[in-house]
Parts: sequence; C-alpha cells; structure tokens
Amino acid sequence: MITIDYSDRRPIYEQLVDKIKNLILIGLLKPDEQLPSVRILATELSINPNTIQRAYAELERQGVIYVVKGRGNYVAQTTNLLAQHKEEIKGKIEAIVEEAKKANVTKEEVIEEVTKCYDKC
Amino acid sequence: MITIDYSDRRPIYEQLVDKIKNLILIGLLKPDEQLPSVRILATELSINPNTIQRAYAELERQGVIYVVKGRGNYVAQTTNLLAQHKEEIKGKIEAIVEEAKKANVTKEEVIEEVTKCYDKC
DNA sequence: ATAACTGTATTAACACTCTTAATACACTTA
DNA sequence: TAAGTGTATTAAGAGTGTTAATACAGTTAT
Repeated sequence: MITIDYSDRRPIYEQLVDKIKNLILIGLLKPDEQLPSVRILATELSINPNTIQRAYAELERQGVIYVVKGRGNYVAQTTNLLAQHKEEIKGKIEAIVEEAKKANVTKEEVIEEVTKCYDKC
Repeated sequence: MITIDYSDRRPIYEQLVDKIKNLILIGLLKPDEQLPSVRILATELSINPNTIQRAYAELERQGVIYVVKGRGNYVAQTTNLLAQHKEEIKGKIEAIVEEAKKANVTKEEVIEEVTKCYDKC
C-alpha cells in the first residue's frame, strides 16, 4: 500500500504524508476509515515508529486525518483536501507557465504539450 | 545580481546553480563572459568560498560554464542549455498534466488555466 | 621576478535535520 | 486485566551542508 523511495531526497516522513494524501485522493482510503497503527505501519515499512508518528502528526495538523486517542488515526472528510489539491495544481500550472513564457515558449506550444500529454497518459 | 534565499530548503550551492543558469538563460550573462571569481562572489554573498566552488564545479560538470585555470570561470555556449531548459519545461508540463488528470481536472480546465496565466504574467 | 589575482584541494570542525532506539504513560477495548 | 491504541521524552547516530584555515598551481600585470 505504501512504499518508501530511498532515492528520493525528501525525508521519509514527508514522503509518507504525500503518499497517504494520495491514497485518500484516489479513494483507496475513505473518510472515517482507520489508518494502520503507528507501530504496525512502522513494522511493515521497517522504519521507526517515531517517523510514522511524525507523518501522522503532520497529516493531523493539515486536517487530513483525525485522531482518537487510544483508538487510532482516521481519515478526515476529504472536501478540503480535494479543494486544496486543485488549488495546488493550479499553482503549479501558473509556475510552469510563467517559466515557459520566460523561456520564449509560446502559449500555443504549451497548450500543444498539454494536449499531447493529456491524451497520452 | 545574485541573492540567497535562506528560507529556501535547498542548499545554497544548488540555489546558486539555478540562479546562474537563469542569468544565462535571460541573457544577463553571455557566452564567454567571465563570472565573478570564487572569492569575490563569496565575499559579496557573505558565504564561504567553498560553497561557491561547489556551485561552479557543478555548473562545469553540466557544461554550463568552462574554466580556465588561473584565469577564471566563463559562460559556455548556450545552445545546449537552452535546449535542456525547454526539455525540462516539457517534463514539468507532463508531470503536472498527469497530476491534473488524476485529480479529475479536465483538459479544458488545464488549458483555461494555462491561457489565463499566460496572458496575465 | 614579484605581487596579486585566478582556480583547486584538503582537512577539520560545526550545525542542522532526519532517523533510530529505548522507555514510559494515558486511553480504549475485548 | 491484557493487549491494543496514541503520545512524549531523551539520547545517540548518520548524513549533508557549511565554514574555516591553509596550501599549491596557473595567469597576468608591474
């Protein structure tokens, strides 16, 4: 369900945050569904429970999951997450468009590339 | 000409590599133009000469600059850099388009966003 | 030649972050 | 009560980035 990419320069806890967000976004984890416990996930991934805890704490801070002490971590409602994700995507588009423009890539070329990629993938 | 962003999580030497590439791309540094010496730039930016050296070494490795020992570092021909930069932009477009598609953002929405950003910035 | 620039290399120390390890404590559930 | 949850703390280790001090070699102008 989750794997760690040790060639990724980002810290493990940050990868975990993104992977779990992604699992929620694609619907593999649904609202109010329980996440694996800190210790179990740590064992599965062969990493330290503290690292899992750090990722879960960050996810809670972001409102992506909620915690019931003594019971476990659960997926929160996804409304905000979905909206945030769309905003994030728009922000990335804006950044790359600005970079493209600076590099004298025409609007048409950008759109052409978008179309090609969208149909391919 | 160059500033360091200490809130940027990336290491200084990596920021330098990007900033210098950018100066070349926008034409502020031209082929065969001499770059500031390791020691002078270090003094200007109030950082260690070794850090500049590391950035210059990486730029040389990438073929962006060339070195004449005892004389200095010079901007290389920009043909490859320009081509690489365009490829890099295409790669980024591909990545974001893929992400958008996964998030159920339609092709039309992406293009709409591209158009809006392109005209605005 | 000499001085004052260049780049390059080496070694050591320091700081920061990430990760691990070993515990301990509080809450929940069967 | 036992076994599972989350949470907190402290210490240690590893890795990377940065600094500092120094040395050496090539170039250029005087």
